[in-house]
Amino acid sequence: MMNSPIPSNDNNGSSSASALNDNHNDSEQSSKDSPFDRYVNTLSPLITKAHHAAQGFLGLNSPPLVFKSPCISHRETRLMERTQGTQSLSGEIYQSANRGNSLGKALGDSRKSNSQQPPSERFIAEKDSDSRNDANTQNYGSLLSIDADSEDIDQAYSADQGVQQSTDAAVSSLNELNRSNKNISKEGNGDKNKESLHLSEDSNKDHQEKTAYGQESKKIEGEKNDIQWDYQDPTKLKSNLVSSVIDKQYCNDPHLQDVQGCEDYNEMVSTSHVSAENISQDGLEATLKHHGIRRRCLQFGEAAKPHVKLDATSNEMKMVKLSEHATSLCPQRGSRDFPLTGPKAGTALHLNSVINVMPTGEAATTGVRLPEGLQGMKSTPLIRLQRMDNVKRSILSSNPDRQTLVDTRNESHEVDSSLSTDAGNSEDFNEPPNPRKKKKKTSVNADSNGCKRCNCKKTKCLKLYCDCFALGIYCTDPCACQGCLNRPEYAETVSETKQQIEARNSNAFAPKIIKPNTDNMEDKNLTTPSSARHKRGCNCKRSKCQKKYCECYQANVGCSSGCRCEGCMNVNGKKEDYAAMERRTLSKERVSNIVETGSNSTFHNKLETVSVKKNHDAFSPITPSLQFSDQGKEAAKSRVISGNYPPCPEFNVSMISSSSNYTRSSENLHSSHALLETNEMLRTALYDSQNNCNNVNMMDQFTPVSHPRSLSGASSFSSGTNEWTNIPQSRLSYGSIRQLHGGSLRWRNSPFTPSTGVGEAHYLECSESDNTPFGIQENETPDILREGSTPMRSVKVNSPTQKRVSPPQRRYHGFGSSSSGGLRSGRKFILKSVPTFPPLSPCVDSKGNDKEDLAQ
DNA sequence: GAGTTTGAAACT
DNA sequence: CAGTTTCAAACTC
Repeated sequence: MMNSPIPSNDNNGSSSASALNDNHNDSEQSSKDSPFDRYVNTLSPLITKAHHAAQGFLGLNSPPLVFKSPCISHRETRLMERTQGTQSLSGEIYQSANRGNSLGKALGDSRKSNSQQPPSERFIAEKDSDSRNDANTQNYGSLLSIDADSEDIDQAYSADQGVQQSTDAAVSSLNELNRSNKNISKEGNGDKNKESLHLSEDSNKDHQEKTAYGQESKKIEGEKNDIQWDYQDPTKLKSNLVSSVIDKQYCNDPHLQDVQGCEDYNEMVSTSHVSAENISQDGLEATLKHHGIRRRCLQFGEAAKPHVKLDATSNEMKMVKLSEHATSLCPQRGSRDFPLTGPKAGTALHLNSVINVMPTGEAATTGVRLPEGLQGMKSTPLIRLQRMDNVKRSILSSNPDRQTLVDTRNESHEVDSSLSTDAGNSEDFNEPPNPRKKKKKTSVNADSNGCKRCNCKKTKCLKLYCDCFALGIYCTDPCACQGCLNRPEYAETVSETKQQIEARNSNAFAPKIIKPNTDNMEDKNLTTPSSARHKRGCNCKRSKCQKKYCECYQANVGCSSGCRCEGCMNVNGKKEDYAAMERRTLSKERVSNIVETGSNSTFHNKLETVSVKKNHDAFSPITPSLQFSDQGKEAAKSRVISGNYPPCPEFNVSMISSSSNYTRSSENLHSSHALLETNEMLRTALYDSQNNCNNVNMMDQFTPVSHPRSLSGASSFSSGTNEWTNIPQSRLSYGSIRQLHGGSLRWRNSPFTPSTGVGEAHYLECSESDNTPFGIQENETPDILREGSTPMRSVKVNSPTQKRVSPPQRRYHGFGSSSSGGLRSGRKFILKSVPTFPPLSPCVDSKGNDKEDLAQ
């Protein structure tokens, strides 16, 4: 009987499986036949739980905690699970089962805790798993749906079975699998869906039956549980990458090397992979993300409270959205720095904390990786990071050496940031010991994780000297700062300090790098790839803008007319070149304007806009999207690459990510590079969100649908315009980047893609800006935003509108920079966008404002 | 890892 | 606003 089930795994498995179950479950069978009451009495506690325990995503370290924790999440989980459909779960379950067995075996060998489990059963389970491994993946695929019942999951979560669950789950999973095989074989190779359903129906029964197993094998040590959980999570998350990475990790992990399931696991992973794709395709990725996030939060028992709360509360959505990017990226921090619930919620700090979770570097990583996600699985990247983190953590949890754990984390992140390919990641993940890389990056401002970190000694991280503070994020463990006050504990102080600084310089926390979002849906191809510039420009004297001393260079942007650098040799674009470009742009714009002269119609405006963009395009050669380039060395590469890409600015940003392929192949995209940009992006997004919008809005940026601006009210069009144009630009561009992760495609495709119109407008309008090189009114934007988040007001105050009226050509700032001339082009841009999407978004206001301005 | 260089931020 | 000082990152050895 032990033998039979396994070998026959294919289709014969039915008989064998049934036999197997029968043998062990005679009593169970009877129970099965018996009335439901008896059933419940006997098995109830473990029934569903056991099964789901396997999922255990939460507390990697402390299973019990996990279970106990948030009932809150249960609901979500349920929804999520259901939404996801059976496939995802099935894959997970299956893996868990398999894995659990293997792991259990491995662990069990060294531990007697397993003794409780009847040897025969154990053997069977193991055997089963083995056989399964040999079995066809396809079979697994069919099996994937087996455990999909969300109810069970929920129950499992809610259940307080604790540690035992996981073990039980593993066993039960195996049993279940067997059963499922049986069922499948019975039904034949018919429709998978059908099979799935069938299996699902039986799943409950199976669970109950399994319970017997579970009960018997309840006692397994926490570590085992942890491990199971860990690797289950990734599966559950369904990220292809994750699975692969994890798989490798497991295989490589010393603790797990014994596990026989490595290879098997791979297969399983592949299977799950399929399911995951399906899910994502269904547009459920969001859900998945959410789910993943939630779990992640829960994982950290210590810090779990806030997270849980967030998830559970109405803020959940907000948080989730933010956390999607941030949290996932820097999990370790999340626990501590996720004080979203803090009093300052909605303020910069609040967001900061969020971002803190995702250290800037992370963001960079995200940006880079996201593209991949788009290509394949959107949500994957995020999940991947956190899962990896979790996995490693869990694995190492047993390891007393804390340091190791940290290192591991870093490494995993590092890997991600480096965009190591799935294949290439293996090494990285092996690393438990691989301090070199870390150390290597130690000197860098961003740690291997890509997390921004500082080394402040005298400023207590409360001055802009501190990168963390400047980015609006809290310092975290990776920071080597001394006497740091930029921590959640001192949120008040931080806030006050920030206010002071802002009082001095409204733009202090505004994004330094502005990406002219020339990207227009229609005109994407016409836009310049590397239009991003440093707001204030650099002031390099000796570095020639060829070193990171130069902020422009550091941000991978070219110098602009706003720079006061001497002997600029910025590989991303020399100041001189920029000036030339501007000139050209202006001239072309003039021409176009002349052609249009006299026409106020929107249509004309559109044309003009187009022409302007074309002009931009013309510039592109001059200023290739260097952002993309990692560093000076790679700048050349980047340029070349950039040439292949559409010139739109958004694209530039995304390029990082989109270039992921390139990066991978050529190993380029440096995490550091990405970090920088990401940091900026984060900064922008953060800043915008902080100033303009509530937390939700932040995400909204990425999702054009709901717009914060609408909230602000349409009091004044002009103001709206200004607001929109100024801040949003960066926001948009960055937002777009992010969207790449989450499916920015929508955004671009969206009828009213704010990107172009807004971005352009931004430049043009901003042109008035004082010194701002790009005509981006740094000051304006921040002020406005700062003022109250009601940009309109600020706009009024600044009322750049009139100034804007002047045609951009006059000004030297090519992109809309010219304050004087900006108006014209700016107007046009605005108008252009107006027609497309009036009612949908806040943009409308801005647009409307523009109109008014024009009228005026 | 220590020391130097650099340029932004802060200060006057 | 300009000049100076302070600071921390970037860089070099």
